[in-house]
Amino acid sequence: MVRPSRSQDAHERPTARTRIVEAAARLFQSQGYAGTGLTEILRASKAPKGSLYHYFPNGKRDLAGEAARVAGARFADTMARMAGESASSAQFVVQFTGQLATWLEESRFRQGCPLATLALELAPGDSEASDTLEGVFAAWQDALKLRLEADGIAPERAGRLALLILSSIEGALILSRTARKTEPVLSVGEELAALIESHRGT
Amino acid sequence: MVRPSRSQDAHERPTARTRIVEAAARLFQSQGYAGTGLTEILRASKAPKGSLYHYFPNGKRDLAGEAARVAGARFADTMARMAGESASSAQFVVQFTGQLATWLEESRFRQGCPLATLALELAPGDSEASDTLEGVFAAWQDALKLRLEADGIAPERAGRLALLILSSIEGALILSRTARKTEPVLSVGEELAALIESHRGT
DNA sequence: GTCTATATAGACCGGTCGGTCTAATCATGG
DNA sequence: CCATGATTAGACCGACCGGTCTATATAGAC
Repeated sequence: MVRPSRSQDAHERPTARTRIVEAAARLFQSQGYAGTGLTEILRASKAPKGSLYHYFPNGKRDLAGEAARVAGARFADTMARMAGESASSAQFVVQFTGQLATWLEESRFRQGCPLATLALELAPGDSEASDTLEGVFAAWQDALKLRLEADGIAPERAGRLALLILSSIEGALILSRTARKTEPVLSVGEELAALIESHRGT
Repeated sequence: MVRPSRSQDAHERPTARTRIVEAAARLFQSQGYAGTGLTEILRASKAPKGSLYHYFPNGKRDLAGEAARVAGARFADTMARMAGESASSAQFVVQFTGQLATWLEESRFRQGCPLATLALELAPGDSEASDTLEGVFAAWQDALKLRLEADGIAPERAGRLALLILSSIEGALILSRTARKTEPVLSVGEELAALIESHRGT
């Protein structure tokens, strides 16, 4: 049936499925859904077209959903790790936006939010994809909310604050990419930190 | 030479150029750049392909630039009008996000920010388009900054606040579109208003 | 009128799109 | 060692892509 769990062995090459999903996530992130052809994904992942339709019988749409889930989970892991290591919510936001700025520069401003392009192109026309993306965004917001609550901020307030933080970071990533400068995302990070500080224990 | 200025006569049908740009702006906004074909734009604008390449010899890219300029200017006009009519920056932000929520619902969440999709798909690969988009974003931010300064907020602070407001509204539009709910953009509007109030006269 | 530049009209092009299909190969359990 | 299903491999398909080109209509200048 399914390939046994050897797929994670250290010395083994990732399976074709993994390579396809990784390449798709990266390419969708930088070029968008419609702007990325299956041929390009296959070339980047060194996989044949047969494998793609073996693992994703419904083709490009299913692949986009899986890519969004994987990339979203990885993003969430990074957030959770940094949230755990930081001394306060405010410090966390500054560190996180700093990390985003680094990633922007490393990719020469080609890679922003891993989900934003997919969200704009697929929602709300593709309701299944929208549900997936909505779930990932909600998970991110929840991670932020938990971190704020750990600083003593009341749940209701933390939820609204988390939404503001997530929204402003998403928007700042767009502005930074467009301007090819890290300043927007860094400035927003600092402003958010100041805002959080003013909410300590409320 | 150029068609005389009859093009604005009230009883006259808009020129093919205008129709093409309007249709392109609308379609790019909802489906993205790569996801919108020239044939679709031509069908929507009832214009022949010859006209498109007559007005935009460099084709789709030039058309996207012009569509972004036109849509961006219209957005800026709306902001300026609402800013002038509002009693305070905070009230303005609430009214503006309310208007955005209405537009989202009217389009059944298909039309968010007129520039976001173009920005994510074209920047930073197309530096000319990036420059255009960056200019429009900067104009929006400046309109916000001016409104904040009119409330007595210091220029440096107003600039950073304007960036935060613009970013968070951009991000909230993505989240609202994905979730097919107006709640994110409305909630962000209220949070921003509260934030602005806390800055009165600083 | 005639001349000239603008604008309309759409057939046509090579290339790429997402998707289908058949055949070969591989790995594993009996 | 064979049987079986998972996987790889890529030729192939019709549709559509952005872009080019030639021919025609239209309108203002003189």
